[in-house]
Amino acid sequence: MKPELEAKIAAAAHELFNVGARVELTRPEEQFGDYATNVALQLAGSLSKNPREIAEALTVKIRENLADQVSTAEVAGPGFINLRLSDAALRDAAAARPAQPLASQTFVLEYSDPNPFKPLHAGHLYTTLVGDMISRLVEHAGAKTIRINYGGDVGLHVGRCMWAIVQELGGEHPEKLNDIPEADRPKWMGDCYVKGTEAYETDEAAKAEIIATNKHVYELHNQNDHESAFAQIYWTTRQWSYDYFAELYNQLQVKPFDRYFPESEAAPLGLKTVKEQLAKGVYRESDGAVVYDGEAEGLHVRVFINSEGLPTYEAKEVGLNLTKWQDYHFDESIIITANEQQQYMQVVVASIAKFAPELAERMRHITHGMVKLEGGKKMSSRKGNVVTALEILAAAREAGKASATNPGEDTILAAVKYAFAKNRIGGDIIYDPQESIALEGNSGPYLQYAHARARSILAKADAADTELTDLQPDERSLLRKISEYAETVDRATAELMPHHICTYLYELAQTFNRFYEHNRVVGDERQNLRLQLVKSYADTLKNGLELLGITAPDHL
RNA sequence: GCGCGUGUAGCUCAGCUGGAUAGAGCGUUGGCUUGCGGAGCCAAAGGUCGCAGGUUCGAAUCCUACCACGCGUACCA
Repeated sequence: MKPELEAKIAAAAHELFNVGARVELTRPEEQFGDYATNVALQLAGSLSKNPREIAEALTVKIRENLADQVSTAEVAGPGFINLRLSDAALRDAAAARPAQPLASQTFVLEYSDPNPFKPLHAGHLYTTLVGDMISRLVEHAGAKTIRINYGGDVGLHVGRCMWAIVQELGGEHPEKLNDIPEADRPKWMGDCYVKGTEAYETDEAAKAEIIATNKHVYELHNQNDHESAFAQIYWTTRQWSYDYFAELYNQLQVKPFDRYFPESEAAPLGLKTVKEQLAKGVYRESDGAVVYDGEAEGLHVRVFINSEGLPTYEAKEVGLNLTKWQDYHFDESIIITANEQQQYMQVVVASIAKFAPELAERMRHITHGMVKLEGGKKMSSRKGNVVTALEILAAAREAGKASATNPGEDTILAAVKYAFAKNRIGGDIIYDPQESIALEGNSGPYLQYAHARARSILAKADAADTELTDLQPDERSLLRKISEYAETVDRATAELMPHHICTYLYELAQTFNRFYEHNRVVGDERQNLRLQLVKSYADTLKNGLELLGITAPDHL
């Protein structure tokens, strides 16, 4: 509907002034109309004419050419043209589905990326939910999606944790792992990670041992060792980490990952590639390490292979992305991480661009901020006071119990997901459990309630098929808001910004409540028409929430 | 120091590809109320859009400088 109108208005402008105009319809305040365009203001400069004169002429033309869709077209202010749709056109707009601009494309999306041997903190929860929402948007827009979860099962953090695990076990005694109850394992491993990290920073002897342990883990992978005592400890506790992740994803009801990609698998190809490209001059040696010098491009120097000969995250990232490219030949590869990783990713991409430009240009890095608790308290994974992902969920449940209603798990999840989703991706977000679970205000539970209430109206009467014509003002306002759905989703998809959907759904619910306050549905002489509006509203809410991975039950 | 990001109402945030009177929620104040799920609706108070310039018919939005905070700045990820 919108693109069609834009094209017709551009054609009208061309007819009148013989210029190519880029017409973009916006949604003005309702008092002004359904759509507005500032094309006359845009053209005023190049045509050397008064914008209002242009607008007047264009308005006459629009009334002629678009008579079947536009009921009124008026000039306002300095030269805006405000359009009001006919009831039929508004009905069509409300029925329009979001576009499928990514049809037949393949998107690889990498997100969540928890590291085995490290606790899942609140940031992982955020990145997991954001990734789930973005991948849903992309999928909804027609793309084939491949969800990838990449995690560091090798590297210094593993050395830290493994060192402490061996200490805790009093030596390489894998059998002693059986003594640790299943429920205590995540906490136990988290404690080991903290212990190893502290030792690394404060104890020189321990630091040397940890570096050796790290190397030992790489060797274990190279030799495919599953037998030695050290290897048994490693594989067992790595699995504990994966079990712990699976438990979280299960609780969150996010879409399953298509592939779990451990760093150990990316390392060999990364190492090999960096060495090959070292010979071709893409990388260079420096102090015994292999680096990419991004300074000429305004970036940093980053180490890809350290002086121990081990690949750093950068080299593994090279291996990972080459593998993605070889396996999927995607149209776009989206990587979602916290924004602290932005600059080193730029270096990685800059280096890849030197030997695989077709891959580099398809990579897109989306970064988000940190999760903080109310009061702006920061959380650090290096210290003991980590707020974990599961603790965030527990905080939401706790806030729910304290409230008058006793929300179910669906509502708890809606609360957390919506609280994260409604912020624009990029900046830090502050999570407030009470606010997220509240049934009033801009919250997930509020929208679930709004949906359930609409369904309960629909359950009271059957709606016969009626044309939505001769709409009364409140009815029309609701239909107008519903008609914004497809455009909103299109925008959220184009920008990969799910929060637009949140903003819209909340406005939609408010519009409905205003309608509902003053208009009887069941039992009214306009019952059929209004039931259809209510159904359309409820369906729109449900569709929008689903795009965010939030359920919309008929009853709460 | 350099790079990236953020700065909008008491709090939490939208708005940022330039447009009409800068919008929501929470909180505060006042009103509606035996309701088709009132978990709502109506209204009020609350803003130098970090500061200063610039571009433009028009700037929260673009540009420059500055201030504050965050992240990054070679062998962590």
